[in-house]
This record gives sequence, C-alpha cells and structure tokens, in this order.
Amino acid sequence: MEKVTINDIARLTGLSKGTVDRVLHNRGEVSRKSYQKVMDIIKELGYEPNLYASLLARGEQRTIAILIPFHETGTYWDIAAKGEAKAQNGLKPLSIVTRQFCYNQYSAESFREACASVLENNPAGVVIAPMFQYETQVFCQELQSRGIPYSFIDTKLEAPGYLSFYGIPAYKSGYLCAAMLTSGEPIREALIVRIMRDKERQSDPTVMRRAGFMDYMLEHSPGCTIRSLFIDPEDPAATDDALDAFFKEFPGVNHIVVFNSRVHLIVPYLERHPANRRVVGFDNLSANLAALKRGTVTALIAQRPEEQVHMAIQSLADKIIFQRMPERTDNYMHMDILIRYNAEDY
Amino acid sequence: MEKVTINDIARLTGLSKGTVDRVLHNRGEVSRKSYQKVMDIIKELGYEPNLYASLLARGEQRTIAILIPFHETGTYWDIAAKGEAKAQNGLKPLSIVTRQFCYNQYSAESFREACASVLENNPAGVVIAPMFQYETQVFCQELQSRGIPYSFIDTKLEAPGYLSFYGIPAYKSGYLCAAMLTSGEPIREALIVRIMRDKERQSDPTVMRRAGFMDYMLEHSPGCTIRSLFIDPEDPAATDDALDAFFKEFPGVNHIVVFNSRVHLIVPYLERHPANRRVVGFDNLSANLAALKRGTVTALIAQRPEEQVHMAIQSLADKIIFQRMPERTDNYMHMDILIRYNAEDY
DNA sequence: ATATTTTTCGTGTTCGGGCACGGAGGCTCT
DNA sequence: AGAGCCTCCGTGCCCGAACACGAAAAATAT
Repeated sequence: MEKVTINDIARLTGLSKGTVDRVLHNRGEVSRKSYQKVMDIIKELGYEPNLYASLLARGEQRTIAILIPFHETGTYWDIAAKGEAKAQNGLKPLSIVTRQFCYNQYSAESFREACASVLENNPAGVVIAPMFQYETQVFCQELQSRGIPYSFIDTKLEAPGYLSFYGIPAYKSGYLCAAMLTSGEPIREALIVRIMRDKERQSDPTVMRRAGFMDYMLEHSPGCTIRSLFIDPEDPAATDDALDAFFKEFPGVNHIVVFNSRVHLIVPYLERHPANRRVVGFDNLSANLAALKRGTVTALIAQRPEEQVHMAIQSLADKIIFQRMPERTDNYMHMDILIRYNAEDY
Repeated sequence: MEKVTINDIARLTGLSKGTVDRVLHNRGEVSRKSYQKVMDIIKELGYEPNLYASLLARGEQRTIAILIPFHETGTYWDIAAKGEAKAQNGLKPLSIVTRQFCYNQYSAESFREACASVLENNPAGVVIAPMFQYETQVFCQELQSRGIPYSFIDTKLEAPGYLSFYGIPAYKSGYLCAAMLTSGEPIREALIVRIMRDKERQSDPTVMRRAGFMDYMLEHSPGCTIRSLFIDPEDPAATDDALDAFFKEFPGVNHIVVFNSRVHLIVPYLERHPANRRVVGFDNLSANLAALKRGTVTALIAQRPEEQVHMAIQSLADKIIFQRMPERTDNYMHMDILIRYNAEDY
C-alpha cells in the first residue's frame, strides 16, 4: 500500500533518480541496459508518478481554447459560453485556464483568423464548435500534427483523431420535434419556418433535423402537407410581412416548427395574431423560455450547451493532466423536452 | 500576472513564511498586528495558495461519505450511485476519495448503524439521502458539532447548516406529471397506483407530488374522478389481483399515474391487458425506459440522480479544498420529460 | 533585577519530481 | 599519448506549502 516514488526506483535499480527521470520521460541519454532495468522495476512495483509533485515542479499553466461563434447575451452561444465558467471552477486549482476565441459564424475568413489566433497561443487543448467543414479540417490537421488534443461540440465532423464529441443527435431531435408537434395524432398541414441568413449554407444540424422531422411525418402523419417559409433574422419588418402573406394564403395552418434556436423571432407576430396553434422550436434561450411560459410556444427541444462545453473541456483537461491514451468518444447527450410546466427550474 | 506565493507575502510583510502560514491556517500564535498585516497584503495581492504544493506537502487523502439506501442494479439508487463514479474522476487528482455507506430504507435502525459507521471513518464531508426525519436530524447535529460539512440529495430536511441540497421540486413534479397525463385536455377518470410497502410511512416527495398532481387536476380538469390503489411491491401475484379487481370495477379508467419509480411493476399486467391508455410514472430506471420504448408507458418524469450525487459531492469537495465560507444553496434541478422518442440517449 | 513563563516568530526540513550542470568513462583522431 | 568528443549518469537545487523545533521577545513572577 505504500506509495512508490522515483527515489525507491532509483534505489532498487542502483541508479540515480536523474536517470530514472530520463527513462520516465524518454529523454534519452540512457543505456539500453539501464533503461530495461528501470522499466522492469517500474512495472513490477506499479509505479505511478505523483501528480502534485510533477505539476508543482513543472509549474506553468496550460490553457484550453474554446472556439465558438461570437455571441450576444441571450443567444445560443452565449448560453454555451456559460459552460466555460462552470468548467473554470474545477480547473483553476489544476492550473488549467480556458479562453474563448470567437469567430463570425457567417465568415470562413473570420474562422480562419480565429484558428490562427488559437495556434499563436499554443493551447494545451481546443474545443471546437465547427461551422465550416473544410476550414475546420485544415485546422484539425494542424492541431493533430502539433499533438494538441481537440474536441467537438454541437456538430461532429470527420476529422483525424478528435478526442471527443458532445452534442445531441440531430436527426433524432427532428424526429422528436415532430412527435411533440403532432402530440401523436396525425395532422393535415404544417409549416416549417426557416430563420436563417443564408439559404445556401444551412448548418448541418438544421438539415438533419429536418430530415428526422420529415421521416416522422411520413411514418405517423403521411397525408400532411408541409410548407416552408424563409425569413431573414436581420429584418424584423420583413418577418411580419412574410408571415402575413403566408397566413393569408394558408389560414388553416396551425402547426409550426422552427429547427434552430430562433423561434422567438416569430413570437411577436404570433402573439399579435392569436390562434390555437402548436409551435415547437429548439433551445432554451431566455426569449424562447418566456414565450413558452406565456403559452405561445408549445414545446422546446433543448440541448444543454453549457454541459456540452463543460464536458468537452473536462475531457480535454483529463487528457492533459493524466496524459491518458487518446480514446475517442462520441457522447450524444439527452434531448430535453421543455413545456411550460417544467421550464421554470431550467 | 505573476503568481504570488507565500514567500512573497513573507517578504512584503517583513515576516517569515512560518508566520504567514500560521495566519493562513488560523493556527494562532500570531500577534494581532502581524495577523492584520498579513491579511492586508493577502487581500491586496489576491494571494491564492498553490494547491499542488499544498497537497503534496500534506499528503493524506480525504474521504467523502455517501449515505444512501441499499440498491440492486437497475433501481433508482443504483443510478444515483453512478454519480459517485463520475465525481471520483475529477476528485482523484485532488486526493479526495468517496465511499458509499448504505442502509435499509425501511429500517431506522439500519440507518443509525450506517451513520455510526460513517462517523467512525471520520469523513471530510457527507452526502445524505435522508429517509428518516428524526434520525437524520440527530446525525446532522453530530456532524455539525464535529465541523463536518454535509449535503442533502433527493429530499430536503430541516437541519442546521447543511451545505447544499440537490433535487427536483416535488410539488411541481406532481403538477407536471398531471399535465403530461392529460396532455392538456380535461379527463374524466384517473387512477393513482401507490406501490409502496408501508402506507403509513410514505416518503415526503411522494406526498408532495400527489399534492401537485391534485392541484393541477383541480385547476385544469375539475370534474375528474381520481381513484387510488395500493400495491405491495414485494408481492407480484397480489399486484395482478388488485389490478384485475380494480379494472373489473372501473373499466373506463385509462389514465394511470405512479408517483415513485416503480411504474414498471404494473407494466406486465398492462401489457397482458392491452388498451389505449396514458400511463405516467417517475424516474429513468431501465425497466421504466424499456416500457416507455414499447409504448406501455406514455411518459416518465425523470430527475437525474447521478447528477444530484455528482453535484453534491462536488459542492463538498469545493468546501473541503478551498475552505470557502459555508454558503447554503438549494439547487432545484430540472425535471426531464421522457417519451419514447427522446429516451434512447438517456 | 533576575528568573520563569508565555507569546510570538524564524529556520530548516520534507513532500516527489523536473531539470540544469557537470563529471566520469570510453571512443576516435591526430 | 594527448586532445577532443560522445555517451551515460549522478548531484543538487528548485517548485510552494506544511509543520516541527527551538529561539527571541514580551509578559509575568520572585
């Protein structure tokens, strides 16, 4: 039960702790014979270095970079950023620090700059919320070659050797969304409102959600006519016009779904034109929660972005501290269903 | 940006690090004047002790005791116990160890023994899932007087100076449960199945849930007749008989609710007598989840017992490491709604 | 004023490992 | 053989805090 130290090993091998240390860190300058002797004893005694002593002696603090889109308060990525604070707490005593690097989610150029900035800071690990497939892969190559571990949140990308992924399964979330919208009964018409700036570059999760949604409807509500409407999030006036035009043409539609976090943008219109609707959206932005509590929004499918960030950071920290072997894990997280009666303590 | 160490403080105060150390640990033998001088400088420089150095020098490991009911695999407390493992991970590098002490949830005597056993081990903190009001209070008195911090999970008790509480709001969970059972529409009849060994000693959360349930029904479904049925969890044969008798007498009842985690015990009967029912229960036991996926159970209200344990442990660990001032917090956690489409990744 | 106690403080060692430095021994080359 | 060079290894200090021990300073007693 006694802890075995580097000195014990030195004594037992008849070498000095300097030599043992060189062996432990593969720092060379050790004869084949001594190397073997040390390795044997280490294995025999099951030596494990004392983390505290090691970190104390080393002394520097490592930083984990968080690469996410710019975010104003109350938006999705703002919530995600709160996970950083949570993680900070537990990490500070381990001299691990986190730092955000934000990019414009509509500009690949800005993403590239953020990546460069991350590299300059020589981080010990990186958490990435990827929006640009190609650029992200290039970046990951670089991280890989520098031996910097990294994890994805939100969206998973094919990249060589990421450490972990935390997010919800996009396809299934669309499926679930449909189940909540219809509450099990077949419906006749539904409207998908797509609130996004760039029709061409829809985010991966949004597309997958729609696919899941469609499949549920095909299976459980086959006769349903599904329409869709594009809305520019930057232009509130146009929003009203678009909705107005739509409901003039199709007054019978009272099932509405939005596949990203921006359902709150159509809430003012809906409240100005009350009706008995079912409205389902995503994510627990405070604006969405408020609409949920007022009853304008029927249900929200929420992920826990703070948790995702927190866990991703944690997994990197583990890797950094313990230098455990890389062990890729995909952690699909739970999809929360929020209705007005369980939204309060969220 | 430089790290300030105990030596810096010693130098700046003109005292020695020994004295500074005495101040830091309130170990006395320091003159009023020196004490002040040190405290001032500490505040001014924002000194934070180096955890590594501290732990290295100290060397021993502290243990946090977890006091929960005995649990077979797949039961509620078994899930809770998994939170311990999660917490362990982050705590190991801090030389904090956790250890379970289990008691028979139907025997106050067994609880008392478990408490004694906890005390013998002289823990640095205790997480308590309280089932016996009086005995728990006695125990907490003792912990208090020994200066051992403790936290509650699941059920909150009035006790002097607990550090934190993690659980879901029981009343609201009953309210939510009713909303899920009725899916918003008024209903005519409902059945509460009470699966418990001892009618006299119903657990606090169960009673509160029923109250919340009743209030929802009064408000949203006032004409509803609510019946109830007692079932002994230890006697499967009697379960069938009881349900048989009930449905013979009241064949029209197709809304069923169970306020504890044991809805799975009536699932076999329900599946042998299929009907178009809505069934709502609590907690994500694997048996419950399976019934949910098969469609026998409509919805589950789940808490996250692992998280509760995890967080409670974490809060104690923070207290132990940083010796922060006691700061009581009640953390009501989110109530998860599970239906068949979001149960998979749970 | 001297002796004795108490209060207050400084010194020095320890924890386990990282790492710089330099020394001993063997090798090759003139 | 002496100079110059690797290869391999040991010594010793450092990281920042905990704590034992004993000494100086202050307070009290004789």
